[in-house]
Amino acid sequence: MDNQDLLVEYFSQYMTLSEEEIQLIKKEDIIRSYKKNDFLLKEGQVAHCCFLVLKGCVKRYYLEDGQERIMEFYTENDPIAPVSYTSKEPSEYYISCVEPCLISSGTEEKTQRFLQQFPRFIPIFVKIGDSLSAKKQVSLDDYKNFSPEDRYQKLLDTRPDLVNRVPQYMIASYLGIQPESLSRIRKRMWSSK
Amino acid sequence: MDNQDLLVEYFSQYMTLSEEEIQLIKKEDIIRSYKKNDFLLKEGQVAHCCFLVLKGCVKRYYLEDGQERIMEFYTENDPIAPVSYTSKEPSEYYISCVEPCLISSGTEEKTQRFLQQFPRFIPIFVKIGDSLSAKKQVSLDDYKNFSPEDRYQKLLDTRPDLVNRVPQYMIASYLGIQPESLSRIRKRMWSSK
DNA sequence: GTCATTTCTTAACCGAGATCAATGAACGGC
DNA sequence: GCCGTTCATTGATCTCGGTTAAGAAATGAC
Repeated sequence: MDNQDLLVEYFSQYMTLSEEEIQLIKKEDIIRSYKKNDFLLKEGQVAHCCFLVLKGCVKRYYLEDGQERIMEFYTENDPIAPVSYTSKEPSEYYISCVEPCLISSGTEEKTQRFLQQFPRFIPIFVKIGDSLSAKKQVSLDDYKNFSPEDRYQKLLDTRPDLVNRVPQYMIASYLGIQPESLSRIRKRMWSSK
Repeated sequence: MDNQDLLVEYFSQYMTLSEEEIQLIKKEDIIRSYKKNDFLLKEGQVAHCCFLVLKGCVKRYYLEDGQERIMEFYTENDPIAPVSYTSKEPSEYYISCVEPCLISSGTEEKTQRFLQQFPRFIPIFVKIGDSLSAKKQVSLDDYKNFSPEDRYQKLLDTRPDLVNRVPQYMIASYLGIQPESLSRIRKRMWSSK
């Protein structure tokens, strides 16, 4: 399977594509492959792209006196619209690859041009926008009301894949605790099972 | 000073009003007075009003097995646009008065009518919208990175008025801790000063 | 004023996460 | 395969907030 097929697959989730459209998407050729630890965006930069993770895993984080504070993970078929992309302000956070990735990126102009040419795709892009706002990010209320152990259990329930592909210390950062604590939590949960 | 003057004062922050406009606002008569503990909105209701606190203090909270979890306080000149107002979904939280209040409320239709008649006020309403989105609400990042003590100190710095007019146990709820803990924190901060 | 209710403080105890330090396991480069 | 680095676990100790319970202080009704 060719990289471009992943993008075709992504669109096929939302609509049935004609052979012509498939060829069209393949021709667009807007997929790049990234190595582990490559950056999509750095602090201080203004994002000029939106992204779609086709394969791999990406983290969004910022630095607090040298320490990574992970805010979100993105995996297969997750769209990424950096705040900096809409605000045009320098980004406050980094976005980088946790694994080798295949990622499709789109500038505003390119997307506009594409949609004008092929309006049949507009509803999809609207849907993507919707799924972005109905994001899976932990809310402040959740964070206030649940203990780190609860939050880890929730993560196991809702995104079991993450725990198996992402280093534990990153999961800990995402949960807002120290790696040692996560290790103990896991031990505790295991022995009380 | 008459209640209606408060609304005139509010608009005067943003623009200079003609005598005619002042009379106009006074005539609108959309200010209600509320007693302590009166509700502006209850869980399950659909909000049909936006609010503007002219005097007093209002809290937004939800119940977690009978316990109040305060999410936000609104005081003089704070606009309140309940999520339920825009989404037209039943509200997930309560809004009620911590003190006796004077509050101006507006329905969508009334506001539209008013703005059509007096387009000079449109920029103000846009500004209010802006100030709503650039809200002072605690973010998840802040919550993750700061201890309850830090958060209390921050509150003292940014909204010293609140601490002096709102019962301590509500401040504690807002900070996400128990009243006893806040009491200890205050003691600790005092003795290390 | 008195009395009841609400609010705040204090104390004792507990448990969970932070921190520091050491060891073990897994991974990547060569 | 070997070696070094990265990552995960474990133990000891500490801090802080939660919990329970009691009492003090402030507030409000009458």
